[in-house]
Amino acid sequence: MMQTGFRMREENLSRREREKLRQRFQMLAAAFELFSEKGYHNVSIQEIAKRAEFAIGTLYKFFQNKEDLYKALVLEQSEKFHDALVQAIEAPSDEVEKLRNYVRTKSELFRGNLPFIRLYLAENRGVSYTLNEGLDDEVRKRYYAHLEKLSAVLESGIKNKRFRDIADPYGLAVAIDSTVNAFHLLWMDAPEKHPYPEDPDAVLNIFFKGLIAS
Amino acid sequence: MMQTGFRMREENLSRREREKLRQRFQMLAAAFELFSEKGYHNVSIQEIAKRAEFAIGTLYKFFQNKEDLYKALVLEQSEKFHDALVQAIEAPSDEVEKLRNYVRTKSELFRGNLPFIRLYLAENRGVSYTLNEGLDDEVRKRYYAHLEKLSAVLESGIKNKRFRDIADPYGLAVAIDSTVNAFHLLWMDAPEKHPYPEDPDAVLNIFFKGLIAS
Amino acid sequence: MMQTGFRMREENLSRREREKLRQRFQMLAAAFELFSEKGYHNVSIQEIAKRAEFAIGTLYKFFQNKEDLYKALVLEQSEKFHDALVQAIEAPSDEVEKLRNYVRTKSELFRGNLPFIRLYLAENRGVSYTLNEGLDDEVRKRYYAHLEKLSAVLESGIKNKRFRDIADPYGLAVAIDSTVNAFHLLWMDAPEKHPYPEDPDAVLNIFFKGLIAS
Amino acid sequence: MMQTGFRMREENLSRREREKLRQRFQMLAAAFELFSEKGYHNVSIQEIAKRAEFAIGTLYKFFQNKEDLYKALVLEQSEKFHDALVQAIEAPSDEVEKLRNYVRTKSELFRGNLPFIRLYLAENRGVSYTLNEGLDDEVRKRYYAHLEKLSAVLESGIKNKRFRDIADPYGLAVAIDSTVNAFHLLWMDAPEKHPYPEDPDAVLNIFFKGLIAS
DNA sequence: GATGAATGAGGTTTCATTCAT
DNA sequence: AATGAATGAAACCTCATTCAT
Repeated sequence: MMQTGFRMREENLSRREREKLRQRFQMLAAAFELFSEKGYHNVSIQEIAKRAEFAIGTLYKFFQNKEDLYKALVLEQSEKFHDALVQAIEAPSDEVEKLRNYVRTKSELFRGNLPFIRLYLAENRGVSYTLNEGLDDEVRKRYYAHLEKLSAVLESGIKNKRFRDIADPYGLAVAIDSTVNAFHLLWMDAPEKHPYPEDPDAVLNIFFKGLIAS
Repeated sequence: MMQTGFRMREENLSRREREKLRQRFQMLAAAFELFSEKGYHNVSIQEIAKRAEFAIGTLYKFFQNKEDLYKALVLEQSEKFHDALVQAIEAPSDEVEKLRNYVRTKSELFRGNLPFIRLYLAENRGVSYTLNEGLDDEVRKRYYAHLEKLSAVLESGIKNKRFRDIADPYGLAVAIDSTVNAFHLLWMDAPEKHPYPEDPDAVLNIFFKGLIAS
Repeated sequence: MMQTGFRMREENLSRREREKLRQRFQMLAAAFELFSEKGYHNVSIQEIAKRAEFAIGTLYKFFQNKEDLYKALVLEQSEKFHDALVQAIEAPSDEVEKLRNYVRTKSELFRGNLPFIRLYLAENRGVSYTLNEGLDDEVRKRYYAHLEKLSAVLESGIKNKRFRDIADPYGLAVAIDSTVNAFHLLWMDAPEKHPYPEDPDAVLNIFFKGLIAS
Repeated sequence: MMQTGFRMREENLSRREREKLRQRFQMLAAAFELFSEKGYHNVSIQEIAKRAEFAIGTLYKFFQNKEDLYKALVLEQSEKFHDALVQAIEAPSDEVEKLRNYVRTKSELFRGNLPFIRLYLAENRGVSYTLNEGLDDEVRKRYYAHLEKLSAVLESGIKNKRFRDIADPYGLAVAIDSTVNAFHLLWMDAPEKHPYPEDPDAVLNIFFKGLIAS
């Protein structure tokens, strides 16, 4: 079974609860594999149940319907990502190091969760189509939270005179984040053409020096 | 009927061929409207045929199947975008102006084709799912072409001493392009929070001044 | 195929329309047979389609869903009954003869449509359960219409001095109608115990002479 | 919890047996509520178990299956009705009073058990469908018993010269009974149109005076 | 004895595609 | 060439019933 990256926290639970959690995990993992392979709309509940080795009805005990299952899947992964990124920003004390750590962590998340990234991009970038109704709310909230945090790092750096007095720290945060993403997507699409953006400075240097010759 | 932005080039064609082209256009336009409203998977061929005012069978004379129709649709729009962006880069002579014009044009394309952008993002960001099998090839090729062109502009600017001697012009091109996209996506998602990024300099300034205080 | 009693009026229709009507008829007849045999809830659409020798999808072209099919079926039969009963009341000029004719016609309808009677009683006497939401409205309207007509016959008879001056003609109408029904239901349930109530006077005599010895 | 009207006779039973009876009662009451609210086919065993606050398995200890539960329910109610009606007929000594009391009791039963009446009519009028296979036998037997009792009252009245010498006392019994039912059904269907048939004489008077002017 | 998690057959309905007209 | 009626596989989901604990 492929690396799915789902976490199970099993501490302090009764045997029954642990069992439930393990089942839920099996289902999410099976669904994730299939969705990753074929995309949400090309996977049937039957298939998921069979791969997870549960009866259909059991699956429906855990998730109201296919969409619910999908949302749970994305939400749990997205939470994992979120936590890692928040942690990455907050751990170091130095602003430059915070940025570097953010980029480095994002890089690791990309590399370590390729199937999920593909799945998420495949099904979710859209706004307001059936599937994303309530899902995006949560994911977007987290995205905005990252941007705010990044932005705050920049502002703090400006105040500390670590950074030049830039006009629009939020805009720069957006730029840095989207650039990291873009680098990784290029790598994903055509790894032979675009090297894996391993070194966080490879991205950050773009922003460290201004473009215009003065 | 909503503005769909499909073009018809009818020069040098027989009456019969022109008629065919017009029919094809009707079908694409109808499909586009419906896909935009509801997403690919929530639109039936029946619906498209009815909206286009053709018989289902006629539709199948023009497109092998639903997927084919969708791909044709995206491809034609993408070609329109591509042409506009290439033109935007090539028209001005000055490198800074080329960048500005690229950003400005992309902005106009976003604003003027919101339904399509949403549709495209909703259905296509994914790699290698059924729907995108052959589609992405073409779209990606065009994306890479833009990046190359942008990159060439930067290199030329460096040679002309208009720009500082940056290490990775291709990377900067990626950064600029993805940042423009990110700004527009934020605006699309939450226009009340993120103002429409009208002024091309708003984006470019981020790259015009380096971050680190020296 | 059992006698279903569905009517087709095919005059003045194009070949296509006649064909459609015949198909619809086939479907209703098949559904009717099955519903009669097993009751609404024990018949699947698959079964109906197979018995009618159509594809499921074709069936859904004619009826929105199973319930719709059922309602159409009941409504068409009920209309047939209604027309016959109205005609029965209105044809004779004499009031006593009107009553006799009503009873006689109801008797014929019962005898000639036993499967439908059973089906209708099985599925429809209830008030406001899913199935009857809009159906009862129409059927009840017709039932009330009969009662009114019967009642009017009684009033007219009173005015003509054909009948004694009874206090509550509407109540008597209800009594006569429900008694006819009850006689037939008893016969249906246990024909060996309750003879077929052929002679209209057998019912009417009950009401022709008062009970109390004066 | 709504008034369900289930009775428990607990005399002369061991503690264990009394407990069992109470459990059975709980289950029937819960099932009755739900069936009344939504109809047999729209209620699941799961729902009943939850409402009754028993495990599904426990429920299956008491009733072989869903149908069995339903039949028990109807049978017990029907028995209650039967007993009340028999008692109503037998209590008074005078024949007219017996009739009056019968009508009055039936009226009370209708009014006091509307949900059940609806449920019964909704699911049971049909003959010989799965649901009623063995059920109707019992219910019908009781119905016939009432008719016989009513009929006997009429015959006795004739012998006593309380009633005119009518030809078909059994038919009259059927007529009276079905008319009482019809009055109540009309009231149930459209109370604003048909007043509650409270006064037993309102029904009986119809039969007390003959229709034809002599 | 009581439990309720697990089952999976079977329900209704949709819709891409075909092909006779 | 154009049509659109007909198809039926396959989708999602429910729920009566079983049986290991």
